[in-house]
Amino acid sequence: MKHSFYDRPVVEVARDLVGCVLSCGDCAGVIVETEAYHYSEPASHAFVGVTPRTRTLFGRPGLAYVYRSYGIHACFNAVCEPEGVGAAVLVRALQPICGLAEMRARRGVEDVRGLCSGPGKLTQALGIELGHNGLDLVRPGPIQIDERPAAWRAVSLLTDTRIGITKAAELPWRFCAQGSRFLSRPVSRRSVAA
DNA sequence: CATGGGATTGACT
DNA sequence: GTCAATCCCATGC
Repeated sequence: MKHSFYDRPVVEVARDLVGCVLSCGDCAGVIVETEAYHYSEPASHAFVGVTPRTRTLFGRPGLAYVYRSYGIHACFNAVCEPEGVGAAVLVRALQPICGLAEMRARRGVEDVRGLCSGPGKLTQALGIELGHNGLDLVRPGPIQIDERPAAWRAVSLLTDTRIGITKAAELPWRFCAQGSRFLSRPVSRRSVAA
């Protein structure tokens, strides 16, 4: 994906990333669920400004922001908007397409639907770790995001409220591929076409 | 320097 | 449905 793809409003990028392919090494999956985070709202890590933790979030669009969640899991984001803004898209779920055996080995799970159906699960399945924080997704490297395969070009999206947050919980900044069986959680009845 | 709280998951009732 | 695991780091004294 090009630099300019990420240098746009984060909600637009979150929507457009659904259907794209996230790969790390020999493993890959179609992104079926994303969430947008922006410095202006308190659910975003960038809300507190530039700190050692959030430095990457304020970097160039197209950087990977990887952070540790609950002391246990790694979560993967793509930095968006112009450098210095502080915004990113959290990738929450994938439909696995390549490297299934490696994913199963890393996850210790057989069911395909259990491999990448959550932000902590997909990083474990793909081997994404904290050391990948700050990697440039736009340049050649272990982690890539590629445009939608033909079958996903016209994917229908649903928008919903974000999961697992207590602040700014009302914003409809979660985006899901309609009908996907690989989501981290089903969409709520309140979800609407995006 | 001490404290508290997660953008989660999996095991258990 | 409930709950513990586990650790980084932002905050406040």
